[in-house]
Amino acid sequence: MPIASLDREVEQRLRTHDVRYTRGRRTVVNALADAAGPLSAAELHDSIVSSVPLSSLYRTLTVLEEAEIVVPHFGARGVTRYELAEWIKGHHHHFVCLQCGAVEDIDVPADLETEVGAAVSKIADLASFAPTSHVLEIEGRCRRCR
Amino acid sequence: MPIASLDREVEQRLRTHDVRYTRGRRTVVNALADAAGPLSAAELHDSIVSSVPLSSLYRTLTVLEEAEIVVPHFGARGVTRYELAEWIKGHHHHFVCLQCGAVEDIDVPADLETEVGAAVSKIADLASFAPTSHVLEIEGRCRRCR
DNA sequence: TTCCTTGCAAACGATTTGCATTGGA
DNA sequence: TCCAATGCAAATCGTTTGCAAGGAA
Repeated sequence: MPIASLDREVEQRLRTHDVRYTRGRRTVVNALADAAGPLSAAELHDSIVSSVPLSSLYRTLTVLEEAEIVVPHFGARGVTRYELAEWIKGHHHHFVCLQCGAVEDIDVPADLETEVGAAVSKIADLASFAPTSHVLEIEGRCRRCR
Repeated sequence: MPIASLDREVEQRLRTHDVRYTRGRRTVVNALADAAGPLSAAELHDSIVSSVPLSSLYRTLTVLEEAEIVVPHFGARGVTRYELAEWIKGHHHHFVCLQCGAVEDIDVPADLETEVGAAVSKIADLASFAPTSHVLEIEGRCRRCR
């Protein structure tokens, strides 16, 4: 999604939550739109939006999560990372580096995703769960750690 | 795996790491063997091995992880849970309650697991990763939260 | 003006660590 | 005996919150 229309959609969605789409929030949303994978507050702070103090970053991420603009990711020890919600960036999966903990997005072609989805529903049926979503993480070593 | 042979295997494995299989460590391993899903240090402390102080529990879990007897699970906000490694309890997946964060094991029949594995390899190929494993989490509401 | 938002510092919860003591081979 | 293991308290790390100041409608 181009930044312009992303910003428009996000602003609209935030308005229904009675929150403003301020400069700091824009910066975070745009940083996440550019990212190759979920980012933690510290990662956002260190490399991207260091002008915004950590505490504000956390508050921003909380607001964005409540408005369902971002979703949290807990796949690595001790840190919560955030990425844009699926309605913005589409359904995808993650590659997690077992060595350094980095997380990278993987876009899965529709036919493969159908396979995954079919397996998930069958599994959920067997366990009598009503699944609302699924998370598939592929673990290994990232390029840098190899 | 029956507790007796589990204990024997764990003891043996710990010996190769030059660590003892003490009472406290036995208690944790047996608690995890009985659990319906991964448990955090706090959960172990509160409901199962409250005689063991938290700091020792953390140390025990670290030792067991280094010996690859337990593996960590990061699927819920802010807590690390542990479960017995796959060579002990077999490959399985998790159901994660989006409401309360509880995590429950799901055993997947071999044919379904084959489907999942096949999809994972295809996805990893496309992204040119060498996967060492995969994690599939099915999200929804648990029985208690429904 | 009226709230929402921000920055800073203090508070918090999960986890780790230093140090003296205990315990097992 | 000797070194690993434990318990307690203090320290650390990621995250949250109180409060006063700043900013947009």
